[in-house]
Amino acid sequence: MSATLADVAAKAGVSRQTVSNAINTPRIVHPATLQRVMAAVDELGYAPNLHARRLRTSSARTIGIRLERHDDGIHGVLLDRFLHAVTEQAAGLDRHVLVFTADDADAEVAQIRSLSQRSLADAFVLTSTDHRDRRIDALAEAGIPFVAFGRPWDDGSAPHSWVDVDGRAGTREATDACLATGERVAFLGWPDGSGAGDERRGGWRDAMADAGLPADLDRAVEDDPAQAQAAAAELLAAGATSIVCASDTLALGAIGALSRADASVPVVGFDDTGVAAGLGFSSIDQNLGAVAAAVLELLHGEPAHRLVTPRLHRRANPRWGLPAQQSAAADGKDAS
Amino acid sequence: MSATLADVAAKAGVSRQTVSNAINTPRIVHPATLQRVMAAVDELGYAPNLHARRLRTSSARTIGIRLERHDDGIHGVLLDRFLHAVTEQAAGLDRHVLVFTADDADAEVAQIRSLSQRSLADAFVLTSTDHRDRRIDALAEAGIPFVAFGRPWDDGSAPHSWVDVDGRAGTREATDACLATGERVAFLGWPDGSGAGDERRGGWRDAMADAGLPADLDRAVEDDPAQAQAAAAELLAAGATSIVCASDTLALGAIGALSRADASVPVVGFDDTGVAAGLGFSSIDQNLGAVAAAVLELLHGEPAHRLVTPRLHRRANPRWGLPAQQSAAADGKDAS
DNA sequence: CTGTTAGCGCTTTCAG
DNA sequence: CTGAAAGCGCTAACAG
Repeated sequence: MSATLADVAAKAGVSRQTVSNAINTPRIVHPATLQRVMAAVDELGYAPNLHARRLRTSSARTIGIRLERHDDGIHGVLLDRFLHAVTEQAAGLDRHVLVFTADDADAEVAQIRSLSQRSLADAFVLTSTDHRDRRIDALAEAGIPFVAFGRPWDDGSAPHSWVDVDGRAGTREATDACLATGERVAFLGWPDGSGAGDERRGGWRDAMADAGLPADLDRAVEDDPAQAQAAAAELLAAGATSIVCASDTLALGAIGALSRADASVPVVGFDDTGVAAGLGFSSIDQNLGAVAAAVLELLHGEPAHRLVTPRLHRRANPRWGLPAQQSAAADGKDAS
Repeated sequence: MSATLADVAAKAGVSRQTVSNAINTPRIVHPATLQRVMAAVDELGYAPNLHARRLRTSSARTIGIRLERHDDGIHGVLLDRFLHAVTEQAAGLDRHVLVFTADDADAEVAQIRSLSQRSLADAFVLTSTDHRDRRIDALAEAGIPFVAFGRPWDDGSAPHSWVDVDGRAGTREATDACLATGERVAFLGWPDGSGAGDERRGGWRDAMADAGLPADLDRAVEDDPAQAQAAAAELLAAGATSIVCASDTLALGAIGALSRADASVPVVGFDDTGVAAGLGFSSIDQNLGAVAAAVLELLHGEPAHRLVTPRLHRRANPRWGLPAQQSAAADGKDAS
């Protein structure tokens, strides 16, 4: 059906091997021959059969990634963006991405083993790592190349490559930016104990300490807009001049509190999801493109790690939560 | 490195062919032999090299899907869920899913051609189809099997398989449910001209007509919470007893209007995203699992189509947007 | 620089 | 029911 190496060789009047060289190592074939071969390739619309190549070279050049189930929204959006970035950049490195699903960590390891052994994928990316992640030891022991997106939150796991976002740097930058509009920068985060959440709170504390200010306006709730709204209301009542949040979900709640209080102070979210764009508040972009690049870089080679610096995506101000009359003014054709 | 068919054959004291049969056509192998072979397989941890198999059988059993770039959030979440469903169900059919990215429709077609020709994937799923979709004619002409998620919005495109969600049925069900709490069911949707939006509005109109009621509380805005809030405020002022929305984004805006007006009427969104779960309003679930099943079913065979009925996911009431004191009552451990 | 030979691991003939 | 032979399309080695 599709043209093969032999067809091209026949058409160009050379051996199959020369065609192979022309494609894989063009610089070792005579320019004139090369041109003739390439012309034949174009004419026949030839593209190599990758199964044959992979069988021969026993390399899949394919990255396996588990698709997580995410009924929660934001988490899913982030992983989706990350997956997109990995896939896009992998293509530039002549690599493909195969996805799979698994119900739990053990099933994921089983899938990875299977894909690896059947040589469908030869490198893997682990997402949503947690304390004492079983997957890490299992894969390290099996000698399967992988990179974790997420730092090892405990020291017990086997040495491995990982990439993570420097949440501390993110909230620090956001806090510094907020200090321009007032000293009473509040933090709205999650209860202690979640690694990422603690990091984010730490960045706010650091920035306040560096500015010689007390880090006293601090509230912790679950990642839920209703709880966040209540907590934010208290922070406003306590005189907050801005609110740095550990997630866009919390920021959404804070915006709600602003709305009810007819207040207007800057709110900064985390993750820069569609909610932040839609409501127009600033948010910290995890910089998943950079994460993806780092992951691909570490996929082959000795265990190493990278901490990616997120970026504050500044937006003017909440457009929502303002009195309806003002909002109505935006009812025109200015939606972008 | 990994065990091969020959290893298993040697271990079991049979020919390679018998091992192949034991794996692919177990019923034609003598039970005793089969058991011996399987024991060897287990012992060696053998799994067939799929490149060799695919090379030999020239079938990839792999579905290609483009990952779209989605800065908008909701759209991304939906496609992500869909991708998850397809991947999960494909695994049950012994098929894999390969993802790729493309900047536009032409690039996508080029990618598909390439993947198909290099035999990395042999069937494709098209998402986000639109009027006069170039991809459809191109793939149909190239004879590459595919199914579109999204109905052909114009009659000009080549005959092909597609699956879509019956948005009309969704809003109709939602409207019927809302009629239980009051006759003045309003609709908050998008401007005319978007196929899906028109369908959703149509379902509301149908339900109102069937109930012998006027479909007069109807507003159209862009998919933006701020605009939605303003429009919803007007609908409330006009006496709406509930608001059916064309998206969760619009519903989010409506909840904001409720909050400002201290009103409490049912709001129904569309897509059942995390926002609906988080804020606790009802929403129409597109039923992407059923869509995925239909897509896989149509992937091979004559052109055909399926219309999947969405389901109303009922939730008690907006938990957010209520006065802060009430919200604060939910500040306990009841987050799920 | 080009051609020949060999074989990656599997499955499809076709004999036994 | 089992075994032997052939070849899917490609590239690593070597010989010319």
